Amino acid sequence: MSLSTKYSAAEIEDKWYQHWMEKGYFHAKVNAEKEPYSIVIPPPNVTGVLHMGHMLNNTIQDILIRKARMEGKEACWVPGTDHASIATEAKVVKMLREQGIKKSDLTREEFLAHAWEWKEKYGGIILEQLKKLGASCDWERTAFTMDEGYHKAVLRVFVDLYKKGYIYRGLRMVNWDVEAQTTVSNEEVIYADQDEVSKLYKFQYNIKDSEEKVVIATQRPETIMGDTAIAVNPKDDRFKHLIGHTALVPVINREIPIIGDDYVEIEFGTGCLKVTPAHDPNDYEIGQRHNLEVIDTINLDGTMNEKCEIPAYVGMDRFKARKQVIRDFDEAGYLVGDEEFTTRIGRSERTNSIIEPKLSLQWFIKMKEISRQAHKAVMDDEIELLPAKFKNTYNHWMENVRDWCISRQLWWGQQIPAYYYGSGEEDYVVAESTEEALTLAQTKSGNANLSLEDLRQDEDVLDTWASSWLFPIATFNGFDDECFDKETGKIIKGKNADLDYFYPTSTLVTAPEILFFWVARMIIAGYEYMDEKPFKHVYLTGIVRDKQRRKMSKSLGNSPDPLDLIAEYGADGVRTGMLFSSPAGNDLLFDMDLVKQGAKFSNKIWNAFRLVKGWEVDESLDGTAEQTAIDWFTARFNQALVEVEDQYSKFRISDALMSTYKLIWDDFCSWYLEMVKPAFGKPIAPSTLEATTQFFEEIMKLLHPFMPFITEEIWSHLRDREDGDDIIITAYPKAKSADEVIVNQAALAFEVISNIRNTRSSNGMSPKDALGLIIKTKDESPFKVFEGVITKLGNLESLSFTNEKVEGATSFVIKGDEFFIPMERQIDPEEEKKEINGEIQRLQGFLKGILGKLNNERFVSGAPEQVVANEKKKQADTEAKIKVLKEKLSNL
RNA sequence: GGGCGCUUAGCUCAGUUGGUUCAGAGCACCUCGUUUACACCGAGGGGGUCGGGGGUUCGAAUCCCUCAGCGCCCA
Repeated sequence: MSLSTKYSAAEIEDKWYQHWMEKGYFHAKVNAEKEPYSIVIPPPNVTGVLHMGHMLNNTIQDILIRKARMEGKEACWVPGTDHASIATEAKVVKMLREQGIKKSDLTREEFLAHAWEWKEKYGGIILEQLKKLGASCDWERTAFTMDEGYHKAVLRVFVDLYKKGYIYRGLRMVNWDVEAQTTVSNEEVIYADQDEVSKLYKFQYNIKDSEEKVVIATQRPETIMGDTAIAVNPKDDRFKHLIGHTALVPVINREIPIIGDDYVEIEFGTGCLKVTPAHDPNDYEIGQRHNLEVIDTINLDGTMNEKCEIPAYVGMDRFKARKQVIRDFDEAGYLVGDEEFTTRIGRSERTNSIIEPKLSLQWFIKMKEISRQAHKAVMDDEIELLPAKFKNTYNHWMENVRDWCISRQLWWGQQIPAYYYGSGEEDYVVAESTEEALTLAQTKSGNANLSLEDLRQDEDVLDTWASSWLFPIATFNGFDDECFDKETGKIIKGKNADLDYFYPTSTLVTAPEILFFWVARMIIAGYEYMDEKPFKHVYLTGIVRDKQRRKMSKSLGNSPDPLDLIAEYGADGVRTGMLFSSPAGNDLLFDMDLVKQGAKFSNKIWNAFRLVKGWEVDESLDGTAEQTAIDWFTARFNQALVEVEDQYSKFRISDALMSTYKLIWDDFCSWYLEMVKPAFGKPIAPSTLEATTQFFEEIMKLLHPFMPFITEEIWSHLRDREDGDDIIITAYPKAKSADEVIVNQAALAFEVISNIRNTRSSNGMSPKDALGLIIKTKDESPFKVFEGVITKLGNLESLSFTNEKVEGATSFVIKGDEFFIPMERQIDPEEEKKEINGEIQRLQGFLKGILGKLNNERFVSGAPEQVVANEKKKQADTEAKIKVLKEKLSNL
């Protein structure tokens, strides 16, 4: 077999993914013999494409799943996509517009047909991309939040919560996008980076039965006709006497009360606030407190309506009306001035039109009671957030939880299963099907003649999160008829084997920005329907940013295409590159150099493999010389395994990778392979080759979760394998206790070797120049054990021991031992003296610090024994070394 | 405005309850090297007093106060 010196990922990765799929390794099913380990994917938007955030997220999930699988657990990773109503609808609208079709020209059915067509065409691309990354999802379980079963689950939950009294309709100030004719969530309202300059206009209002006037400041004069009060701060001496009086709205002369409210800032504007509950969230709050009337003067399309009482404005756009009001009211003598001020203006992310705050009737879920258990579970660490700092954030949010507005004025999504049969506000029923709705409506209305034609389903769809919050349950079909008890509104145990086995899932890996939108709500749903948490650990990843700390985004164009990266550096390279720098909860500053480092690592491993593969065996060799190396690496491997295991247990995935990386690169390649490597053209002992092959297998297992492809490739070449002997399903190594003695001896030997190399390098000698080493020590044993290793890696021609100082040699000191290297070339004694003196000085300073502690009575009596003992040990070591150095000095 | 968090080598970050030579890692950097596994490499090396100030303590990167700067979430 001829092997290239360069590892080529591209050829290998597709082959293995294909193989794993054919073997069905990713599929998980109920298996009483095995412990379940399950993860549900944070479902990406169905129309999305893979971005760097997904790469990080899914790499981590894949690592956890692959490790669990190797540990003999039944590892189930459920993939899926989210219908993402807002984002998807926006995309479809845009696509249609490009084809010259306006959404407003389509019926709901026509629009949805287009949307589904789009979904069929582009949906799921992202899942195909995940395969390139190596994601070992159970594709047979792929879910979509608008699958038939899932859809039914969402409606069922809506109906159930309604029956339980958690769902109600209420007025709410929403962000209204007049162009798209829809409410938009707060997240979709964007503000310019810098405050914008706007104008504050001052108008005077007459006061009934008084000569006094009150001057207010507003940036929205067009809403004046919707005023229902004037508010002043009760502490404001200038105006508090006005409280209780009646003011007159300019021009239309409607009477409104003057009220006192703490909300009013004395310093801002004129200190008097016009209150327009229909058009400002804060005013709405004030209105609630004072039972004010709500007069809505603006239509859904942003034009003025007849409630403004001035016919000339009706039908006029709100911004045109603003100018007109300013002009007209000025002429009428009400405008008394204006001033500039800076403000933040919210615009719709989708249409860029200025958001209109608007009161509207929406569907809500009452959160206080239903979230109680979910709150407690995290506070009690029944569910652990990682990193733990998010526990505080979670607590704060849950303590102040607000009702959840779940209706959205969109078409793409789960249409709300509420059916209206009359014009009264209460003339509706909630049901899973139209048939049921009809029966209910007939009963509620007392009209047995109602027919399906009389029912009108609510136009709105549900917030996307009102689907995805069921993900850990619904993907296992938990809301199916067989297991959902409509009477109690609970899922019955023992009716759904998958659910019973895989729920609760093990770990959730997601981004902190959806901690509340998604994670908290899944926990709520979990306790509400399963009486059980949905997952044990929540691993919150950071945001992927570029080197300038900017969030990677399409619009900035600063995100590399993940598929290009994979094509160039291999999925293994990209996976490790991302992970080299991503502690949980911290943002990841993506750096191409790290991906290159990952690809280099692949190459390093590949070449180590080439080396081992190239060795010729000589059956007559017994391999005694390599036994020390084998013993040492065995110990070192077990040590590293314990370390990695500990890191996994703390979800310190980056650290686990780094430990593995160093074990392979430094310990295995740089030390172990160099120790056992036969001289060029020489054969190796069969036992040594076998040990080395086993080590190679073990480190490949350790690495497999991180770099699945190259490890599988090398695994397949290390030995002749039976069909099905694949690393992906091989048992993960179990840590055994490590021989610490040999590890410490090795550390000492390595230090000696480093010093020998250093001596050579600082004397301008070539590594090829063989040297002699004479050791003056009280304890020869470690050097005896590692004699062969030191000789080989230090390139020594001789190694011996002495009790005397050696003349005509350069030397170095480790602990209390001195090492002599006879040198023919003359050493400059002055230079040497200077160096030794410097070293002695440094050590004496160090010693002084130690003695300072030890001579301090309060330290000796106050500090723990262990600490004092350590200080004493440090003292002894340092004194020994100083002594040796001083002798050395006097011999010069 | 409310809440949470951050500031340790050029960069990205570790540093668990204050005390194992604790000031670390990876990358980057510098010097040397075409030693047949790998130049996507090897050997060696330099670099920070832990944002500033004050305090608690025998002892602080680690606890407290304060100042400065930065970030995130919610309104």
